[in-house]
Amino acid sequence: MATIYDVAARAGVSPATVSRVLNGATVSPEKARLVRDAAAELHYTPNRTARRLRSQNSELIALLIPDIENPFFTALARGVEDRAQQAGFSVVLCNTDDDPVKETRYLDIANSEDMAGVILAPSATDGDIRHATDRGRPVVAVDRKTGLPIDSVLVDNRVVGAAATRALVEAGYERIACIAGPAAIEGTEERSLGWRDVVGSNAPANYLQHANYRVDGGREAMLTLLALPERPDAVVTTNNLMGVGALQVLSEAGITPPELGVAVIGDLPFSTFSPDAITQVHLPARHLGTTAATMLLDRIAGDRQPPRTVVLRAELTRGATRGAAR
Amino acid sequence: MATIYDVAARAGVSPATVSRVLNGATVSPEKARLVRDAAAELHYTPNRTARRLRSQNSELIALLIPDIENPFFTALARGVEDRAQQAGFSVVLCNTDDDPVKETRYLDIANSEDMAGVILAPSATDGDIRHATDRGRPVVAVDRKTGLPIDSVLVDNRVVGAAATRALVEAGYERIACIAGPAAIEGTEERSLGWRDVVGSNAPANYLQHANYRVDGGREAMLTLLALPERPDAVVTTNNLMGVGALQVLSEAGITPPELGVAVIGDLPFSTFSPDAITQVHLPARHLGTTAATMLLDRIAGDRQPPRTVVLRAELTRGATRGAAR
DNA sequence: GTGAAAGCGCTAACAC
DNA sequence: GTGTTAGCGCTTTCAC
Repeated sequence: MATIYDVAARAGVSPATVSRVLNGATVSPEKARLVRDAAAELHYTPNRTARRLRSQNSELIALLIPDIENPFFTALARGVEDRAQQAGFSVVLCNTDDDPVKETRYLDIANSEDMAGVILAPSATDGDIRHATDRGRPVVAVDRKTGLPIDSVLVDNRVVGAAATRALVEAGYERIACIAGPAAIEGTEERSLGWRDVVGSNAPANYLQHANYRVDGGREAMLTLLALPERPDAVVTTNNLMGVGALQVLSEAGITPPELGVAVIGDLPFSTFSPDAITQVHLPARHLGTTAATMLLDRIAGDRQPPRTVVLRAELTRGATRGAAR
Repeated sequence: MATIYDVAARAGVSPATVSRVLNGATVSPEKARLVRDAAAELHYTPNRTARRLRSQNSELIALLIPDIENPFFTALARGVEDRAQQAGFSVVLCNTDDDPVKETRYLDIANSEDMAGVILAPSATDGDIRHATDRGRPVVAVDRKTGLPIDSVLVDNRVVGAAATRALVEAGYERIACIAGPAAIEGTEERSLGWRDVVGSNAPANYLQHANYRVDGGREAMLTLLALPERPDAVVTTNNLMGVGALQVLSEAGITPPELGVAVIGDLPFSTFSPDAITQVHLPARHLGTTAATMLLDRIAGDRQPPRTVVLRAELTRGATRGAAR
């Protein structure tokens, strides 16, 4: 690998001048050309490691998400990447599995790699995030709240949960259950509170099922609901994958919406049928990503205003009404 | 941030000794303890940038995939990550969009970041891969062939294409079309050759449709096929997302397999119905990832044997036969 | 076994 | 506008 000294020697200038050319400082045109030619001839690529050691920062953004196999998060990642790319930053994707240990590890890595900033969908405790913020590294929370005074970009989960439930009520359903995610995850709690806001406190306790946030969780919960003595006539799932699981179970049981009402918070990924019968709350996944990236880039650029919270709107598409002809 | 000098001072030893303790060289037990205590008290985290600049390598693996929103590639990424994690390596995920320019850029970054190695699903030309291999950086190709003498882990695409097609023949279909990906992408070509092996050369030319590798590509191609004067009675799609698109169009047209036979190469992600009627070739996405990671880690560890090519098996699940009762 | 010192490739003062 | 020089934090000879 050619170094800056090789380029300097070939161009007949000092390494400092080469550095200046590369970083856009003022250099006389002819020397600049000399340097550029030499660099091209030697296929010179600046060593980012050395640059970073010296300048204590890099054009790297860490994005910590709980599940890379969930299309909601990959769409979000896409948003972050698009925005970062425009600004000349690269994105490092890290899978936390909602495991605070992994999350902490990646946060430490972000530090010891001198990354420019971190965007994360926080798993559980806030303590670990301090690993990053305490060292002055910009951190933006996305999709989930934290107790910390940092920038966040969110959806109003309670409103979303209520809207999904209300759509079912308006479609004529009366016994509406809720499949919620793990109680530990912020957001899922909020969404089921929204459901509660609409169904009221007299809904049976077992109409609220907690499950993991994946397809199998949705399956299990739906099976439980179907086995209930007073079976619900509709269900809200608080994320996309649990919605998939619930629909799978219904399909296997020969039940087709709107025979039983289904509202999904999130988009049904890659559905191979037209989900007209199903109410979907389309979460702005990609937009969450671009917004978070924009906020982070602002901070990296030196923005010092107090922490902001941006709440993005979700859009609802209504499913069929109860008992509608199919 | 505490440095190695701070730790050394606190422990009353030289920085060299601290480094030795951290890297497992032989140090007297008492000094080792002193160092460890000091490091803990100072919350010392080694600076990876400095370490890398000095030692010219890192515990970072770059994984270049064409589409982070395709579940096939995220499953593959999962495999890589699991294996890398075990070995103490971190994975940097990069989205190439099948764009050779982006691919080259990331390859350059892998170099200038002194990454330990690269795993990639190559987009188009081989020339760019040289950017990495020429500098002695280990590179493993996954899912797609290259013309270069490097490790690869693949599926036998021609065999897979033929198997999917043969399953449709055996299910009683006679006019089998093929929705193939972009001609430029290796693998897609192979899969359609496998289709050709089975349908023979007298299949109508317009039964082979090229489309982009995404859902909308599958939709377009399926629409074209349905509009054909001699409409096919079955279709093979050469990847998962195009399969989703094709099924969407069929569903909208009121056509349900096995009325028209469908074979998908890849898994139908998150299907909300039981896809019994559909033939699927289950590609070992995750296993491709773990295998590629294992090979790369071997190389990083100094393995110098000639380039290997590993071919993984795919498993086929048969759909319903033509005209089967539903 | 341990310390002193050089140096990885770059940037940023500081002189000129 | 340009060159000289120090130093980012670490690892690794080389002596002892």
